[in-house]
Amino acid sequence: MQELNSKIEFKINPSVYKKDPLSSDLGINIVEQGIDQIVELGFENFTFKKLAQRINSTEASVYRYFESKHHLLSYLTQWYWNWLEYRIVIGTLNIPDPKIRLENAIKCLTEEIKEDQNFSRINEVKLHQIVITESSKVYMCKSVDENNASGFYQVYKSLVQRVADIILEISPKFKYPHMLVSTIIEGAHHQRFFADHLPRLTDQIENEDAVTSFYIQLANRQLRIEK
Amino acid sequence: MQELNSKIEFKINPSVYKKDPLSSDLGINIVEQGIDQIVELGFENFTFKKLAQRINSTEASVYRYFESKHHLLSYLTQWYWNWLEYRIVIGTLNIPDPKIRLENAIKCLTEEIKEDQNFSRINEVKLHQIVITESSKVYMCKSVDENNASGFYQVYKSLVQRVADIILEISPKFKYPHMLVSTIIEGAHHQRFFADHLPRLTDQIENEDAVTSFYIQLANRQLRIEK
DNA sequence: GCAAATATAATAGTATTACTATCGAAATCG
DNA sequence: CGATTTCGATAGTAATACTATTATATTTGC
Repeated sequence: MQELNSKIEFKINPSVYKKDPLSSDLGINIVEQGIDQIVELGFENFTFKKLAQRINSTEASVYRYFESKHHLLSYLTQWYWNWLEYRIVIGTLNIPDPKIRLENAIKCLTEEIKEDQNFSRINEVKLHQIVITESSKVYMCKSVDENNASGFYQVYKSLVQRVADIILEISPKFKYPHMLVSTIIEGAHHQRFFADHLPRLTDQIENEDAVTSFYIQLANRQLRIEK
Repeated sequence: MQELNSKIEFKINPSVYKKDPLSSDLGINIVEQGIDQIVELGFENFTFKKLAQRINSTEASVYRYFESKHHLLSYLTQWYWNWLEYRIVIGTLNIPDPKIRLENAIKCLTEEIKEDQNFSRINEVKLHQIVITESSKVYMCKSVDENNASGFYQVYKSLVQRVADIILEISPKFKYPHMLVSTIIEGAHHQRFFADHLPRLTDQIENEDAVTSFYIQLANRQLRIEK
């Protein structure tokens, strides 16, 4: 398994980067330390100058890999979506019952990330934190349409489509499969954020991962799956 | 009605502004033209300098009203939440059946805003656009906790609580009333945005307001209300 | 109706951000 | 071993996000 994992490299849309960060130590450093620093400072306060200082390099060198911090954030978000889709594929393989496949997929979409999956050099726990707080800034911006044309959101779309397909397998007549999936994905991010910062906007239940169980119940009741 | 409306002024938490913008023509201009310009440029590209130029004033004068553009956005968002709550109160008055009250509330939370309600000098259609695209930036930021302590999100919380109370009236044992409400509010924003920019992440249906009908159905099925 | 208080325009200035350009040394690749 | 790529170093620009000061209007209080 270790071996299998180490061979995996996600295809990130080349238009997010100027130079493939996985092609050099510096690039890997930019991504790795970038994640750490975005978590520490928040995306608004994060700059390439600060990152360059942290990795003992120069601003100009960082700019050789990414056009802007927005592009770096897009890169990270795409990595995350790829990773999610990969986990969903793995988690639904060889399971004949689509209801169980859906439940597993929703778990992937909503569950808290556990420490150190040793999957790659990317720290998935921190990346998940970034995605929760910052990922909507990747599309809620003036450049959406342009970025969309460049393919920035392809992985996200394919992820949504994949889960929507499971829903349609269960309920072919369900009218809103994509809405349901994107509501769950974005909703889970919001609920995790609210739990940490604005608890009155969510519900926390002891000894339960309320976010995951809420969205599983939500999907089941939408599709009238009784438990 | 005209008369009644013109008397209404929402209480905005004073810590969002340095000087009450409703206390002067300049302040009103800042808010009104600010809305227009944020819609035109997007929040990231919007600056106080540009706003000052548009209203033939100076950057320094704008700063006398708001500490930063983030504060202006918070002000606008609070205004929107107040307005939403007001509409929900009106829309649920004197209706004994909580199921109908909930449906009306969800309509307020999710429906597209119609042209020119003539409610105030604020352009609600444009404000709604801003809220859809930018409002999450008001809390998805490093200063959440500080802003929360200052009361920036009180109206949002009371709005969520108000609708959650209707839910609990219908289903007192329902475990996730706040999650359901905030999922609907945030979800509706996302779905409207996706419909405009990333349609594969949502579902659009001819001659139907898919967003509203999806979330009404969602709530009903969550609470096992049959139609 | 005038003094006092307040509001604003005008100007100036700072630190930081978000980049771009150039150059030479070092590493690597063929 | 020579060519190319990579990177660090330095420099510079335009814009952003503010703060401070002063002089002139305007309002208000008496």
